[in-house]
Amino acid sequence: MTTEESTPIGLPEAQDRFIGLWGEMGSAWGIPRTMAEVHALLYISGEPMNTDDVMARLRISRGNASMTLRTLCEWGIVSRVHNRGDRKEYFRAEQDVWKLFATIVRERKRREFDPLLDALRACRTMTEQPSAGGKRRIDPQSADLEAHHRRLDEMLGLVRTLDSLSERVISQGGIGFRTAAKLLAKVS
Amino acid sequence: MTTEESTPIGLPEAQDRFIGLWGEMGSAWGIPRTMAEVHALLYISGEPMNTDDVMARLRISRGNASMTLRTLCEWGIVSRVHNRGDRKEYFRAEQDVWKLFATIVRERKRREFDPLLDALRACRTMTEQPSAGGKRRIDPQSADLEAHHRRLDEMLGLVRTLDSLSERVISQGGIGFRTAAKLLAKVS
DNA sequence: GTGTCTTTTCAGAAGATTCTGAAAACATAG
DNA sequence: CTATGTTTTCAGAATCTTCTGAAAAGACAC
Repeated sequence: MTTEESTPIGLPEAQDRFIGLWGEMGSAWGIPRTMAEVHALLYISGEPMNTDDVMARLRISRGNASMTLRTLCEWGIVSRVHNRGDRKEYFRAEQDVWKLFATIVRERKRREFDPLLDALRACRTMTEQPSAGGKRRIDPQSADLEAHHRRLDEMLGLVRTLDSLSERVISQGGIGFRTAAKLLAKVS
Repeated sequence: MTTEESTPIGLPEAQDRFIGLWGEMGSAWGIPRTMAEVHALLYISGEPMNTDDVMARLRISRGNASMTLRTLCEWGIVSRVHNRGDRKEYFRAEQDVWKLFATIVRERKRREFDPLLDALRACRTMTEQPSAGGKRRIDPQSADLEAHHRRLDEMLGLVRTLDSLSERVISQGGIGFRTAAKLLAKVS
């Protein structure tokens, strides 16, 4: 064992490890593993990479790399970079983790919470009695229906809370979240 | 159109709608659709059901129902109920949505955040120089390594915050969350 | 013990998701 | 315009996840 070996484990290996972890994490949360891995690679390497770099490093196909990078750009956590005198397109990951988190929350709120909220409200409306005139009818099944409505309302309350909570998180580009986290830490 | 049709859309249809929404939601968040659906059924119907009830209502196999119900019990959001004089086992979903949420957060923290945190720390350690004696060596690659460490540390900070945040959410069986949500709402 | 009812298990089937690769489209230079 | 380099697309392949169903195990009564 020579003393010349300065680093027992190299940087690329450590990067790979991180990429693997991030990929695992992603797939547990409903994000395609490769997409999380591409993001992790761009984040941990710090500098912009082009499609071929990504393909080579992660051993994925051109099509996959292209689609995945495009999706990451659409999410807003990766941006396209152009270099003068180079026709290739480069991609850089957002380096501020708080902004990253805020962006992810924003997207998931938009894609999942908001539609769910609408759908739940519609679901609630489905079974509401059309209150005909001033006549309040006593429905024999009203006990079940009432209980059903109560359950739906409780769930709506939870989802609404989460939705408005995420609103806070994403405001001011994530700065709000740092503050909120600190604030929460004080509540014992 | 007769006025005798008191409910334009019946309760079972509304339940199905809710079950569908919940299943959709689940699969977007990395939870098997059927598992979310079984939970939704138990929640929205309110009363305990046995395996055959669930199988019939959701048109799933016995094996699937058995495994799914077991997993839901392991998660702690469904509990087993026994009725005197009936050998069948019944299952009831937690009816307090805040407790439900707290339980889900607890499980995901335990299964995903905590291990991720450990792994990230290990990843950070991988590339740390074994500070040999008092001799501080100037590594030519130290700039890259430092940047790498900085990025890992930032990510660790984010994950650590989320982890301790979830700690707050799950404390006191979810009561902490209601309070926290209210508190957050005040921060504009 | 045997008989009956219920639950669990898991190998293979079915289904859903993700990935590849080659062709088409696009872009720029000359 | 053609030639060259780059990106996108998408049908089919590969892979991964989830589900089924039948057999085994378990539980209780008698």
